[in-house]
Amino acid sequence: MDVTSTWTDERVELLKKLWASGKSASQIAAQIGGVTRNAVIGKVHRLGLSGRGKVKSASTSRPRRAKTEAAPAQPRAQRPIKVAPISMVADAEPTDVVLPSINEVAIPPSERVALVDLRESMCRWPIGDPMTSDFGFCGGGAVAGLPYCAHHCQIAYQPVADRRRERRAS
DNA sequence: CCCTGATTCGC
DNA sequence: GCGAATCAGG
Repeated sequence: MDVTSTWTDERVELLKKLWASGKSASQIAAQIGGVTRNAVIGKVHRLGLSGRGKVKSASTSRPRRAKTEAAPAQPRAQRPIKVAPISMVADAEPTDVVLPSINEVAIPPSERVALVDLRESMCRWPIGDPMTSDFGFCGGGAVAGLPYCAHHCQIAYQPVADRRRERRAS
């Protein structure tokens, strides 16, 4: 089950959306989950939408570095963090409760909608495990331009709750 | 010091 | 194709 280890359409969609929204790679990675900012950036490059024309460092010459693999460099740990936000349906995050109305309360099975019954204007918020029979979607009225309903949008597109800090975008 | 994106390279 | 490592700049 590599649902959380592969770039699916939905993930790429979200990636594109967030990237186009001006979000930083780290933030996108943090939201999508399971991927580091490097993965996000790498995917972005592969998709061909690298410099969206918003990055200031455009004239930074990068004369590739000589990858001289010979010396036994000490193993360094940068970001071993890897979390799957898919589980945040039942658990927000170890951060802190900022939104008062996003307290997930487990959508009743009768509310869930099967993939075949999903419409374009319906919330495509996944509930349960994709490989389990109880898997379904929210099915609520999706916000225009977004794949989720207003309720799940708050969860999916979490605000700048604990994100490091408002970085300068100079 | 922190983070940003960009590129290269190994798997 | 994917992601870590690395670089270079702000």
